[in-house]
Formats: sequence, C-alpha cells, structure tokens
Amino acid sequence: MRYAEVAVLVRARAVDRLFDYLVPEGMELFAGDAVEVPFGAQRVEGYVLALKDHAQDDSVSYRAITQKLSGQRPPLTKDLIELLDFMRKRYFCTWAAAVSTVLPPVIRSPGKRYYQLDRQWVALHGTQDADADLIAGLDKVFTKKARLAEATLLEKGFSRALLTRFVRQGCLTLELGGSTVSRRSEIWVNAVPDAALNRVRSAHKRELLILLQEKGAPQRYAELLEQGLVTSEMIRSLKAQGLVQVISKPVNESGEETEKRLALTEEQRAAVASIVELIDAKKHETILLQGVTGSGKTEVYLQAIERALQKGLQALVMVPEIALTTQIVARFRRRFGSRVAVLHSRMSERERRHQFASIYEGVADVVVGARSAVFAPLDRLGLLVIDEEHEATYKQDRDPRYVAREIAAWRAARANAPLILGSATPSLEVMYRVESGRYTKRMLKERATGRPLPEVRIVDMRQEMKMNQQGLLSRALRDALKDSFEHQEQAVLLLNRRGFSSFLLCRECGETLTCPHCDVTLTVHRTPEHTLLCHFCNYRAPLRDTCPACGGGRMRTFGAGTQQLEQEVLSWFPNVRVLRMDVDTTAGVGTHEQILSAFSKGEADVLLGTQMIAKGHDFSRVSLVGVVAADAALHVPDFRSAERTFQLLVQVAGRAGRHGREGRVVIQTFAPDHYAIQAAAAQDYEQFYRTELPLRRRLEYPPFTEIAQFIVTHDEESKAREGAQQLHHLLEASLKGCERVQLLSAAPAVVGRIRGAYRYQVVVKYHSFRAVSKRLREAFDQAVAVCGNGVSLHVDINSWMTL
DNA sequence: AGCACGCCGACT
DNA sequence: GTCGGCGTGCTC
Ligand SMILES: [Zn+2]
Ligand SMILES: [Zn+2]
Repeated sequence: MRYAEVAVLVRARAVDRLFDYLVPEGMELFAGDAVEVPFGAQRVEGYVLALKDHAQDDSVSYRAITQKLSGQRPPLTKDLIELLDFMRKRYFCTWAAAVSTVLPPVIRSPGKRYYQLDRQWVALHGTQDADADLIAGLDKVFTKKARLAEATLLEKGFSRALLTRFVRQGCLTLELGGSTVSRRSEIWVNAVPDAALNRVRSAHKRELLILLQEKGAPQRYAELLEQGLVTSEMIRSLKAQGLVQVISKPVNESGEETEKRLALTEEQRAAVASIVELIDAKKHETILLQGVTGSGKTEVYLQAIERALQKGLQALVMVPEIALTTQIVARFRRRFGSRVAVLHSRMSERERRHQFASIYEGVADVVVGARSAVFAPLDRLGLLVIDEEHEATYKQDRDPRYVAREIAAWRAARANAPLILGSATPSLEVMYRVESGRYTKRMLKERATGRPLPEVRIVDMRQEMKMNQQGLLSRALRDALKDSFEHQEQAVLLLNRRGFSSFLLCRECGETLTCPHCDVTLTVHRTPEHTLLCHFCNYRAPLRDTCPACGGGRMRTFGAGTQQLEQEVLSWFPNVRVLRMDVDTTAGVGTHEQILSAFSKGEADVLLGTQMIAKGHDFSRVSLVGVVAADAALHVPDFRSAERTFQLLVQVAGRAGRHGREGRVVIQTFAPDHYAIQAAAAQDYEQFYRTELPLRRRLEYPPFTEIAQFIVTHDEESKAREGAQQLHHLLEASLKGCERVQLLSAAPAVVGRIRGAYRYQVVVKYHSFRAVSKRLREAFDQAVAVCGNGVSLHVDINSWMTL
C-alpha cells in the first residue's frame, strides 16, 4: 500500500500538522499534487508533500484519498514543497497558510488536454529537425482532425514527454482548460483605417480604437489584455463590425525580438558580464545593482536573462505591482515574446490560469510579476531579479508576512542562481549586507538618457508661519504652480496617506516629540484620555502646548487630507482642473489606472494624491512636483520614516520633467535641515546612508537587529490588552537568559482598531533569529493554546512596521 | 476551522 | 416529550 503525506487546507493552528492517507489503487499520484481528502466529517482540499510505502503508525486507521484534483502537472514543484517548510520555520505560519500563499486558488482544475499541430512550424523546421520522422508521424495523425485529445495521441504511441517537448519547441499547441498554451503564435489587433468611430457606443471600445489608430500598427492582444484595455468579447464584436483586424503572427525560436539589444555603457557591460559569469558557473550570489533612474538597469536584466535562457534555464523578475502596468512588461514581451508569463493580483481568473499553464507546461521561461510571483512554479531557475528592491510592496501585508527578498534568496540559493537586487536607493538592510561582504555591489552612475536633474527647492514652512501664511501652500509653491499653469504644463502635488496617526509639531521651530527610549515619533492617542504614546514601548507623556526646544506656545497636531488640499488649490486657482487620487476616489478596481491615464492625457492641470502616484507613473509632461508636507512622512511613527522619506523624495526628483524644460521640485517642510531632506535634494545616497546607519546602530534597529511583532486582537479592549500582557509574560519566561534580546512592553498597536477589534502589540528585538526562533515559537504556541475565545494572535517576523 | 456529539432549558 | 442553545473535542 502507498501512503501520502498531506498538508490539509484548514487554517487553524489546532490542526497544523501533516496527515497521512492511503493512496487508492490505480491513482497516479505524485508529490505536489492536489487532492481531496476526508477530514473528520468534512471533505477538504490538501496537497501531497511526500509519498511513502509504509504507514507511520499501526494504531491509526488510515482513510483513503477521495480524488485527485490536479491534472498532469503537480501544482507544487519540488523546491516549492521544501519552501513550505522554510516558510513555517521563518514566519511561524501553518502548513495551510504556507500552501495557499504559494499557490493561487485557481490553478488546480485539471481540464482535458488537446493538441494541435502547427503546420507553419512543420513547414519551416519539420524536415531538417532531428525528430523529422516523429514530426512526419504527427503530420499523418493530424490529417483527419486538426485537434486531438491527449489520450488519442498516447494510443498512437507518442509519449507524454515527447508531447511536452514538442509544445515547448512550438511544434504543437496545447489547449488546456479553454486556454491555448503555445510558444509560437500570438494574436495581434489592428485598427481598420478610417473606421467610423461614431458607430461605436461603448466608451471602452472607442478608447481602444483611438489607441489603435494612434499607434498606427498592430498591437499584441496579450499586452492589451494585461493592461486591461480589452476583453475577448470586445474584440469579437469589433471584428464583427469590421472595425478591427485580428492577425495571428508567429513568433520565432529566439522570441522574434522585435526589439534588439541596446548598446551598453561600459558600466552596464561590466554588470552583465559579472552576472553572466555566475549563471555560467551555476553560482549563487546576491548582487546589488545600484543605479539612478534612467541608468539602464532594465537592459542589464534583459541581457542577463537572455544568457540564462540560452543555457536552458529560467528567469524570475519581480517589479513593484504598480510598475507592471507600465512599459516594463511591454519591454520584456518585445524582447522575449511569448516566453514571458506575467503574474499580478489584478488579472482575471482566466488570464491567471493561462499564465500559470504556460509556466507549468514549460512554454514560458521568463516570469515577470509582483511580490507573489516569487512563488512562480519554475524548476530550472537560472536568475532571479528584484527591481526597486527597497519598495515596501515586497513585504506581504497579511499572514504569512513574508519578505519577497528572503523567499527569492532561499530559492536562488537552492537553485545555485544569482539574485539581482536593483535600486537607486537601496534599503539599509541590503547596503549593510554589501558592506559586510555578504552581497556584492555594481554601480551604474551614468544616466543613459543624459537628462539633467530637476531643480529642487526646499521651502522652510517655519518662515511661512512667521509671515502668517497659514495654509498648506507656501508662497514659493503657489508661484511655481502659477508659472506651471501659465505655461500650460501639468503639476503634481503629493500629500501623505490620510488617516495617519497625528503627532505634535511646533509651528515655530519644527520640533516634534519623540520617545526617549526608541526615538520614534510620539503619537496623539485618544484613549482613555488624550496622551502622547510610543507604539513601540508604551511610553506615555502628557500632551503639551509649549515647545520644549524653543519655548514657543504653538505645539499643534499635524496632518491634512487631500480634500483640504483640493479646496486650497481651487481657492487660489479657481479655473484649473484638479484630479484627486486617494482612498475615496480609487475604491474600484482599475480606477488608479483610469485616473492616471486621464491625467497623462491632459484632462487635468494638477493631480493631487498620496505617494502612490510617485511610483510607477511616468511624469513626462509634469514640470512641477510639490511635496506638500514632507514632515508627515518624516514623522510617521516608524524607525524607518527617514529612510522612506529619502527614498520617496529621490524618486520624485528623479522623475519630474522628462522632456524639454527642466523639471522643478518643491519640498515644503518644517525641518529643512533634516539629513533625509538634504540628502534627497542633493540626490546623495551615500550621505544619507552614512548619517542613518549610526543612528540605527545606537538604537539597535535593523539592520543591526531584527524585529518580531506580535499582535493580539479582541473585540474588547481589556481582553486584547490582557492577552498581550499574557503573551509578554510567556515571552519573558521563554527568552530568559538570552543575550542581546530586548522584549518591549505590551502597547496599543499603531493601528489600534481594525473593524471594531482592538489591537495590542508586543515587540521583540534580537540579533540572531537562529538563536531565538525556537524560544519565540515556544512562547507563541503556548499563547495560542491558552488564549481564550475571540482572541486572535498574529506574528510578524522581520516586521517592517509599516501599518 | 468546521462539524458531531452531548447535556440542559422552554416550547408544542 | 423534543427542539435547539453552544461548550468540548477531534480530525490520518
Ligand atoms: Zn519650537
Ligand atoms: Zn518608546
């Protein structure tokens, strides 16, 4: 009898172990397959992690697997199965949480497999191919029917391995679950010249036709689909109306590069060479590729990937979610054609299924995606890339709270593949690892585009206050706006996220109050009465009107919303067209892109929003960027606030004003001398790093320590607090005698309530995870076991504290 | 987590 | 008498 070790998809810590099941006679089952199993009185989904010939324990009566859910390809590859174990140990998550994080829910339906022969391919390659006889055989089999089920081909003596190989070569096309997986043909869409637009009612269709007419050349259907510009239904009806042409174009072996390699600078060449050397030697190493915006990091990735592909290996590229909608995906497609699979959270289920199928079938060997793409089921990884490595989007914001860089590093090490981290402003963690010799660094200093940096102006808001200018817009920023509007140019105003914890700021000297132990901004806390609170260690102080630094009496809370900003802009410039982008205006899916595209089409003069618009957006027509309140970012209650502010400001300055006239950046702040602001204005990473690092060392923050954050939630505040205190005691007992570990008191979490439930946190800082992980785990498990009804416990190892 | 089993109160 | 409340305990 065969037995399967199954991870059952039940997300409860009480059943967080593997269960053994009998494999029914005749069931073709492999490690990694999805199954349905009886579990108590229910039937649940599970994943086979291992197969064995003997049962664990004779006293247990084993039940049998009810059915196999996956098709021919086990959803979990070998290294992903091993990764589950790593995730459990590293992030303290359950098997179920690990599996459902690694695999999106849509990829397990088997679906019947049909094949089609690509006659064009046969005509081009068939006769001189080494498999010429087999291909001739296939040609014969396919004469009667163009589309054959897999079973039929197996009967005729073609093996599965052979069929797979032919699909990867492009000789056969595989149809699976309604989508076609193929290396070769791609659908292109073109506008019919002089199509009568007035016959088209739907705004989406009209938009598409205008786009196609503007481009004046056929566009890849897959690309349009990824950008959310078309649906298959739209194309069908437009085609029926005779408004578009649908063309099927073949893609040749090397991906039919419609875009050729770009010429490299000396620095780029050296960077590519060092990566290629590692790929050739199958050597794992992490390389920081530090280069400013426009220095050509992407071209380095592309050429390194090309090498990996030549060697029959695969590449995994992560970019921030927001950047996926921009040109970067199109660029990968132009270079590698249908060998590219794109994964991100906003795709339709069907599209995601198709992308995964092309990966599983080995047709796609380059995966470009957001954070979750780090789990792409690639089994011959030759290169991994994380672009804009410092972005907070690489930290998962729900359980398990993994860091994509850690997962990527694990997979890269396992595959003996290099991991490339790209950034203009590397995180301190990464740069510190470079300095301590664990990572290597490659610099790209030249700007391939040669565009001048914008002029950066820092406005001292304390002076504005002295001049009795109370509003959000300084005179300098108003002048700049006026100038920009007069030249018919666009402006962007950035304000921090709303709903941010408020803090006290002296309007006369810019002083803020920070915790004497943690150096983190004290926030105004409303329960039970108004106090100043440190979310890290629970230090409390009374509110005050007078400034401890200058003695002035205007210590006030700080924070404004985009609505207020909108009103103020309109009061100064009643005739400008304002677009606002915040949580209120971007509730729906895709509204982000809609607002940005409306703005880039020139439908507004000024765009107001949070930092999100500073990310992926191309500011090419924007001549002015105003950072309305840099202090809001600077004084977020997080030890990383200076780093985040620096990164944001550098990014903004690097993007403003691409064409023609030099761009302008205006930064308003009550702390004009702050090192993060000064260094950002000078685009000087080194200066920032040299100032920030000693501060982190002194206060024992990352990169010198790591932070674990435990969150206790309950509907009643007292229960949440007591639970956190109990957890604190358990941690205290368990960590007794550990050196270089700090356990901080239970305190209200930065976000104190979510959907009515109160949240408390306990923070542990330590130097070595290996030294404390067992003890942390032990205390956490005990807390889970003793916590009462309604209390929920969460843990965030290597917390980024960005909530 | 879910579901069955079980042991007490107020309904036909 | 029995319908249903949710406390307890188990899931290969
Ligand atoms: Zn002051
Ligand atoms: Zn503190």
